[in-house]
Amino acid sequence: MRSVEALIEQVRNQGGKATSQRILIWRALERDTSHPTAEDLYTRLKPLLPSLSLATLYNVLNELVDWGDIRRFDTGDGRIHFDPDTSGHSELVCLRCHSVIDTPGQVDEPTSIPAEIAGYQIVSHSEQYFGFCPSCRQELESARQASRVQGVSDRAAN
Amino acid sequence: MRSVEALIEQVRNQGGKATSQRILIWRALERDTSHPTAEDLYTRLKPLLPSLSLATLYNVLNELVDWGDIRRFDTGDGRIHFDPDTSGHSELVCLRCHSVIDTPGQVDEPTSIPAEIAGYQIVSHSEQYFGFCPSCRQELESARQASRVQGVSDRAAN
DNA sequence: TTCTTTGCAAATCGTTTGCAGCATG
DNA sequence: CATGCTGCAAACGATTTGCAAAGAA
Repeated sequence: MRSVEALIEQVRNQGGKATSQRILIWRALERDTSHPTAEDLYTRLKPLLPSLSLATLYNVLNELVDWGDIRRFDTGDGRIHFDPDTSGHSELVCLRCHSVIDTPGQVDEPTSIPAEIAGYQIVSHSEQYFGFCPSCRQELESARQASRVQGVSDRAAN
Repeated sequence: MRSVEALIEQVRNQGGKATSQRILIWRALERDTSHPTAEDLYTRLKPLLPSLSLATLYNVLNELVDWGDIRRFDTGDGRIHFDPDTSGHSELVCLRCHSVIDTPGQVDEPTSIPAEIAGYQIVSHSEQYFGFCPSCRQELESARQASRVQGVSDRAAN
């Protein structure tokens, strides 16, 4: 995830507003390695900003996902988990209790699955790259040009 | 995913039954690289077995996930996608249209994220290992021993 | 026959949405 | 002050569940 400062710039460049809710949520995500769900964050932040609503939290989280600043993933427990660490690490997910932890140390054998990591009995492996497919890239580019014609500021858009 | 034959053995060893529904679903998943949702499979299989219900499909899919034979993951579209290929490959997921494809060719740089793969503009990366955490392993082992005392067959219980 | 699994339909619950009021730029 | 964002509550929809009937072993 980018810094809070960079996110403020992002949102302003898009004609958006750096509200207290957004900033609170962004700060909460910085250095968060607990892979929280929306509920988890809500429970944690509600006392700090009692007027905060779950819907706003979802809005802000989804926005960060769209920007590629956080990543959503499924542990099998039926809720979406979020992770602000978007590069260079892997997770260990339990198929039974659905807990997640970051893989301690390094796992650098991309071609074979280790039978065990950090006491976990490993049964399957997954790797994903998130981004924009060729046709979406094209559509995003068209939209960007269209708004430029209208005179809307789009410097450093994404 | 293991072969249909191995799955039949698995289910029988657990005192379960190799029903036509299970076998149909297992066959459908063999060599499926389309990352289908439950609905996708339902649409595909309903004509082949008109009595099939979505609930049964979910039951069978969840069972395969618990066994580690298929993997569930989230593309951001709000449904769960399933993949019977549980090792040695990665996926490209579009943050905008939520499409998924298997990464063509090889991506063998685990420490840096490429800016582009197969025309996709990459913004984040994720890697997961699924299995059983130390405490769940222990509980599973206890359960296994308990059923052994009761005389229930548990040969080769995974 | 016995016991697991199925199919149906209803229930669940995480997430999204519509809209009036509020706060940011 | 213009507009984007929030908070509320209602809507949504994918997945799960309860139970009687069906069909493997």
